[in-house]
Amino acid sequence: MVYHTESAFRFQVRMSTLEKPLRADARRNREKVLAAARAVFSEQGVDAQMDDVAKRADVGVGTVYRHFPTKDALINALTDELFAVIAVHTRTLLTVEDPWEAFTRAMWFGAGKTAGDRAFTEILSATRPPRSCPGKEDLYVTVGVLMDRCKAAGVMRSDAMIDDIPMLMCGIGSASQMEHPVPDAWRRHLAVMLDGLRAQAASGELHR
Amino acid sequence: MVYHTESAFRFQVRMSTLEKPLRADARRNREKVLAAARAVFSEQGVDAQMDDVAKRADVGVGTVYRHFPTKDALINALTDELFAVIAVHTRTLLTVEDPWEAFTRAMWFGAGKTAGDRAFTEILSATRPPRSCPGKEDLYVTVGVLMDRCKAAGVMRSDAMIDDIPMLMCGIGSASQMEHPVPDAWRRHLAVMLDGLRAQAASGELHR
Amino acid sequence: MVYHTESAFRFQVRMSTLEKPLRADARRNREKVLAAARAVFSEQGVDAQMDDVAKRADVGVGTVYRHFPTKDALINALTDELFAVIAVHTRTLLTVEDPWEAFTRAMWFGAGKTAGDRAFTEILSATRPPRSCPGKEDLYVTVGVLMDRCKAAGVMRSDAMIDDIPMLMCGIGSASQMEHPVPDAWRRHLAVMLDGLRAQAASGELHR
Amino acid sequence: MVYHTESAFRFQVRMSTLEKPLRADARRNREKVLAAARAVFSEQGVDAQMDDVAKRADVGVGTVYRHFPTKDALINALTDELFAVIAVHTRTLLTVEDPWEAFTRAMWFGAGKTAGDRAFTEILSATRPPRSCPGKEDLYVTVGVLMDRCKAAGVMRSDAMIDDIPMLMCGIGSASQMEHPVPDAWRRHLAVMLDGLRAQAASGELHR
DNA sequence: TATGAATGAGCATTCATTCAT
DNA sequence: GATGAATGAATGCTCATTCAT
Repeated sequence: MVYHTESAFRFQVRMSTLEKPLRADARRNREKVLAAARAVFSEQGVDAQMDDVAKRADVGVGTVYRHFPTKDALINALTDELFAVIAVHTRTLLTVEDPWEAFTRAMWFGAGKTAGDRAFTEILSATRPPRSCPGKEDLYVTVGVLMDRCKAAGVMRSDAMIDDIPMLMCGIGSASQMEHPVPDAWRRHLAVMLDGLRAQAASGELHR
Repeated sequence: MVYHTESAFRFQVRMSTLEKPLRADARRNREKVLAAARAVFSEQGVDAQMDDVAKRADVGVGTVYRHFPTKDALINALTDELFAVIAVHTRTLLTVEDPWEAFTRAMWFGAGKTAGDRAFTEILSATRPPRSCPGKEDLYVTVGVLMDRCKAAGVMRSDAMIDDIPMLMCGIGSASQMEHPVPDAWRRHLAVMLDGLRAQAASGELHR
Repeated sequence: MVYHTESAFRFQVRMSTLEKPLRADARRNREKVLAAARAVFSEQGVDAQMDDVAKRADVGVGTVYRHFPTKDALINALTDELFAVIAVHTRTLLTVEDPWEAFTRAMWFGAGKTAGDRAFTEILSATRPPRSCPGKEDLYVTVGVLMDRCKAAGVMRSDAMIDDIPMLMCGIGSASQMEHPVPDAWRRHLAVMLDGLRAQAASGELHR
Repeated sequence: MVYHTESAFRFQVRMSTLEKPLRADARRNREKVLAAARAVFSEQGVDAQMDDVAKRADVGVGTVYRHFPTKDALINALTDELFAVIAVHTRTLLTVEDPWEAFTRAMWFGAGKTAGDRAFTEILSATRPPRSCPGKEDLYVTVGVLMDRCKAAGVMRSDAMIDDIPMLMCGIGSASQMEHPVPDAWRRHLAVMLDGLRAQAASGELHR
């Protein structure tokens, strides 16, 4: 079973990217580049330099460009990947019984990935025209379901919208860059927000 | 008397800035530059160009640099000024009887100033080393008082910290850049947060 | 009269470019840049580097870019200018009585300007999409007239076309780059071609 | 016989290049590369990329470099080969009785090979230092003979020089890149030039 | 003093060539 | 031998800052 599943997964990956499998060394380098880019861009934001990515990956710039034709393409790859990771995890939460627990676990996971990632946060806040990607689409659908369940169970304020979620996440991402006496203070931020989303917290209708 | 008042004012200015009084046209130019910079940086963020500021102010770049020796100095001036404006307004709220109303009015005012100001938001999120300024210091003190009153009255969760406030503000600023079907969606963001800060909303202790 | 004409000319120039007159130093630099670019591109062709142009002009690259927003714009300016110079001179030849003399003098002037200008020659040979410019349009019209007169007088082969002229010029330009024991060998090239264009030289119809 | 001929050919090749005979597949690859290079460089000029050559040849770049150590070496090989082809054909024209016919047939053949070959034309025009090669040497000798015969027969202007011929060819090559309403307009160009080279066309002495 | 032209370090990207697989 | 991934110097262009007019 494991074999079959793995095989199916790799088949999907191959199919979905329509690329021939990379040589072993090339794949290794691609991963090195992605890892370096993840580190560099999440630390320094989208203004980080390609040369720094290359240096961090311990490859020449040319190698970075072989795998990602432009800086934008590289950043998009990182973004799409992060959305995919979050989407996949979130989807597993559909099996959690308690709606509020499922929702909050989704938020904690997403916020954990967002906090501290400057580039991702900058991209979220839409300085650049918003891009779609499979992970993002999927994530929105899943989060929509989780929210609907919460509302149906009467544990989430009914005027909360799906669009509020990325907005709150973006806020957490940015805020996580700030100095704060408590380490990982974004946890406080998220906790306050989740409490504010509970049905019983609502002190009035949200602005429309 | 007018003379006396003016004199006092100018004395203050002199003292606080340690600069000799500017010629009338120079002061006018300084204001033009500041207004232009406010517009340009709040729209385009800190990456906006000095040339654009000059163009918007309808002066040469040289004039911008005469009043503000570096781009950073100009941005700092804008930031300090905005902190001062918020601080002054917040201070007036000390006279509001109801602690929660005073606090929330402070937040609405601050968020209104922050939302839509890309540069201010970017600076809040501490891309650059945090700077102190009189307005900021004052604001923190005042907000601290407002929060203490709320906690004393039992209307604010007791584990909220003063440092949480700029963090939450920063989040609102960033999030306000995002696309959202509801215009001025930052109002929703703030409302959720304020609800989450109420004493009765607390579902547990905030992370320390 | 001279004064009036000059004035009219400068008015036209101002009007046609819709630019405010440059500061004296800026105009000087613009000329320095153009002269340097002329030298560099005519020697090294369109692949010459902007840095070399700047160095030759003894200015920073930024100055080059202030006057010409892209390398292409600079090359186009040089090209347009050269076409204009040739067009203006050619137009004066309309007053020459003898049609063949008028035509050949036009060709000698054009070839003289083309020979040795690598960039102009490269551009003529249409590596890049052909561009129109006032001088070029005007030149084609004038040369058309000169050719028609020659044909009417029976001194030029009647199957010669206006389009043959830039082609022949392009050939002379390229060939002028070659080594040849005779200096300025392009004069030989042109002489042969002009002889070949005479009516009595035609040994048959040109390919269509 | 076939065998013998082949053997002789390979012997010659061996001797002239001082290389050991290539394995069959290696020779096949060498031909594929040459053919691809011919196509790519004649279409795009010497600025074409080695990767494009490899792609066209359906081999890796490494293979291109195995057969030709540098881009220059590859281009030189193409050039030498083309000179050889033209030289061989031209030599056959020594048997043509009529001197003018022999000469013009040589020119039509050479021009046909040159026109449309961007790289060859660019090389002719001596952007790069001129190189000698057996074909070129041989060609010059043969063309010299053809010209002398023409002059002796009084059908070619006596001031024409051997060096004029590559110059004229280069011109035709460059001009053949231009847009022209008549397809293959280089034929017009060559016809004019040949007419201009006839003895009776000469209107004066060529520049020395 | 105001102006805006000049400066040049900095950055994304390309491509001939090398070399590990 | 073949492959194509890796390299990194080179190049067009930007923009904060300076300085001549």
